[in-house]
Amino acid sequence: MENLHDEPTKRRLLEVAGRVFAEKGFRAATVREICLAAEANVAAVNYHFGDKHQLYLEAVKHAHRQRIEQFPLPQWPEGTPAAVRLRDFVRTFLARVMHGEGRGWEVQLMLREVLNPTEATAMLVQEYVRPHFELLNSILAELLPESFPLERRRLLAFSVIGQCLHYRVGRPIMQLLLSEEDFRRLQPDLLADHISNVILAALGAAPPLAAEGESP
Amino acid sequence: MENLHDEPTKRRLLEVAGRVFAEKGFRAATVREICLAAEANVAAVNYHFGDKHQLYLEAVKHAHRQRIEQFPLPQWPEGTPAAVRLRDFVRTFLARVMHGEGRGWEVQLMLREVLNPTEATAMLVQEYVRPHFELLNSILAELLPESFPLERRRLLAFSVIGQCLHYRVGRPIMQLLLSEEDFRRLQPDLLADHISNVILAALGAAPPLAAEGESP
DNA sequence: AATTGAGTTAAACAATTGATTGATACGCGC
DNA sequence: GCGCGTATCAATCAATTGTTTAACTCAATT
Repeated sequence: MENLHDEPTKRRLLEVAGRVFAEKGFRAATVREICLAAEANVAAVNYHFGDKHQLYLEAVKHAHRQRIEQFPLPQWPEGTPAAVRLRDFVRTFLARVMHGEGRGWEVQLMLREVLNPTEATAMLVQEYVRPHFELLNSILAELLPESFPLERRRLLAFSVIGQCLHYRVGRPIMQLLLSEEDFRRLQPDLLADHISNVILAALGAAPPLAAEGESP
Repeated sequence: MENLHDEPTKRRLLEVAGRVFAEKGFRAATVREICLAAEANVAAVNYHFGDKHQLYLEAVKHAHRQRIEQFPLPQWPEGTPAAVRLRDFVRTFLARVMHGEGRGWEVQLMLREVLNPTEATAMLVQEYVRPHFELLNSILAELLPESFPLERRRLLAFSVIGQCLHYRVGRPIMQLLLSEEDFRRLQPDLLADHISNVILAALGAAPPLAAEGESP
């Protein structure tokens, strides 16, 4: 009969809880609201997850894993230039962060975790952030001389991440700041090119942005 | 309506409310907790501000105004080079955003507003974000050729803001990512120089970062 | 057929919350 | 003193919240 109930209640709760927690935060979200949206009984949360907080942790894990699978990094053939891999990295990261106006709740859930760290934050860093951060650093290392200090290379990595994340964190601000037309133009691919160009130009691996009419 | 002598409690309430709202968010913060910390009666909030939500709006305004006064932009003498003004802008913005581990609650309050826009957000953009965004754009315009498209110039402005904000938004992540020693090294002045250098190098107004032993 | 046990349900619980009330004290001009 | 408005207080209200409980369903197992 009801298609929704073909999926086990526990899974439905996880999905719905992720969305609601992302939208309203842990405290503001009520188990009643979640259970209503998941078409489950109010007691379902406590039965399947113990309590509200445990449901939250599971929802964060669930969302995070789902997002990685959704936008995997490309497999680079041996010898792919570092500049290309940087572009791909930025493109993938931006896609993960920006894709889906309504379906991007996974990212918002993680952003909440960042702004208000809980137990889940450390897991998120260890499992998700650190590997990507080190990959980005290894790419940058190939674009920089051996003598370039590790400390400054890390700052460059932060410059990449910071620019990317800003299009998610600052999105509501941009929407109020720009005309509807200009705001709509901020598409992931365009922004990925821009960010890559800024970094590559800053490194000297591409011509400066200010240079205009120069072509080979 | 309100006498000048009944300021103390109302002012105390504003200060404390800002801190608590920043720390726990609107919903999780309780008027009881705020009043207790402000050494005021539970009814004080409703008496002075009408209700909890109104107190929140006033607290946001208060925090935002206080932060601008605390770190004003320098007065540039006529003819100050655009590169210098860009550096100053980044430095000031970073200081506003990063300064004070425990006293930076004003920024956290605004970040919450960004992640979860309410009525106060539009006011914040109109009164605070837009003027600074246009100032930054005018500085960048001087560093770019006339023909440089406005759209791409705005992206550059976002690159500046994004890098700066990341050291506030991503701070908890960085603390988990870096060693305690490396994390402590992330001081505003150092970061301001880095960000300015990245942007100026990308524009061609400064030598590329990868260039090492080059000096005039 | 009887039993078991996981899953679901409605009802209720205790605690917390924002908001209201009525009383009281204080300061002021008259 | 008297009247009047402001501010604070303890007590309380009505609503919401997370959680618990006990009864019920139903398919698989014995």
